[in-house]
Amino acid sequence: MNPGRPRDENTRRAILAATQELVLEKGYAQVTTGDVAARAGAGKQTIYRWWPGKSALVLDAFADWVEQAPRTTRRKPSLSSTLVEFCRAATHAAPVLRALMAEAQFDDELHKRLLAQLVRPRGDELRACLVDRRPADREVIVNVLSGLVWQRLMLNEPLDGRFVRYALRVVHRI
Amino acid sequence: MNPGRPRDENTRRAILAATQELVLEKGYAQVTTGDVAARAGAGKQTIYRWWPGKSALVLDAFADWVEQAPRTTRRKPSLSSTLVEFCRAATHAAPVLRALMAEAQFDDELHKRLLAQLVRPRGDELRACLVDRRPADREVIVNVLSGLVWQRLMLNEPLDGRFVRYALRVVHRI
DNA sequence: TTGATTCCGAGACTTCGAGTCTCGTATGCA
DNA sequence: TGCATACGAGACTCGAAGTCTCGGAATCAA
Repeated sequence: MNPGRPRDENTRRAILAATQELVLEKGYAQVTTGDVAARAGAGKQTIYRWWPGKSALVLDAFADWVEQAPRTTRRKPSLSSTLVEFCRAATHAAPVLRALMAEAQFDDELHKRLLAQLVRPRGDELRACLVDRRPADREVIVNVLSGLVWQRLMLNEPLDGRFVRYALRVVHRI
Repeated sequence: MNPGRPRDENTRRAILAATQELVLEKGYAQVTTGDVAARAGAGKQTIYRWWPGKSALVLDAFADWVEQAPRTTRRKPSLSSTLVEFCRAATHAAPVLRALMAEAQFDDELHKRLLAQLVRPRGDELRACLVDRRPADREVIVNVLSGLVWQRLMLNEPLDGRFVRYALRVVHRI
């Protein structure tokens, strides 16, 4: 076993929870690592020992949150229902997603992790709904949908039922 | 006439030029207002007197630059050539566009101006290439193309000839 | 039990950039 | 000749990121 005191799992969870709470309460830009440490009853150093900075911390906090989100359990979920669930979750987390994508433009490491932990998995979910399409079409549709969604997010336009119907109509014509 | 010393037009241009140079040299995040003032031979206060902050300054500096970009002069430019020119310019300015869109996620005023000065005009250019399409289709195509382009930008993927061909193939099927 | 090692909370500290304030000076209008 | 406003310069405040240090706690190995 490694010598020394092991990492405190409760503290880790407390920090991630505090991060989630504060970001949802005040918005990404208004949260400082000092705030998080205070809310979590932890020291700032404990945060910087395990995360390279605020952006990585927030990504972890919400990647965690996305993992715990309810999943469709069906073998082959419909594109429609997946897109609805997709937009519902994205709407709820929109400010966080926008902030993370924005930060990622200045931070290569975050950019990589954002792709691997959020962008790609969601693309895979969509892809799984398109097994009856030609493989080339699948990629086109995933690209177009993902482009539409991120554009709506960054332009701060609603990802509501109207958008879902619109997006499905577009897909139907590809 | 308004009383008092008038605004110095040379200083204004020097500040915008210095901003362009520095942002292209060092990247958005590495440029400070102090740098710009020093390069322009101006005082920081002169910057803050005329611009609300760094992001607005950079947008002005490059909106200006975009205005001066070569324009297609044909009455009805082809979608293909417009998209090529579009991607060429976007590739050149990609780091700036990414940074501005990122900043806009934290700054409502910048967000509005970015839409009005960069996003919408480019959408209008595309729309002008689609006069022979049904109006509803026009909007769909503009949305899809714009979504694809911004997604490529934010995901730091190339806007090269391969992308243009891909995008045109998508449009062709709508 | 003891010592080595690593973690912990706490808080002082450094660094850096945004934005403000002030001063002496310059430029235009009436 | 005033008045109003702009200018360059630079000191200044403010806030957040990240570092450093300390006394204390948890774990392992001898």
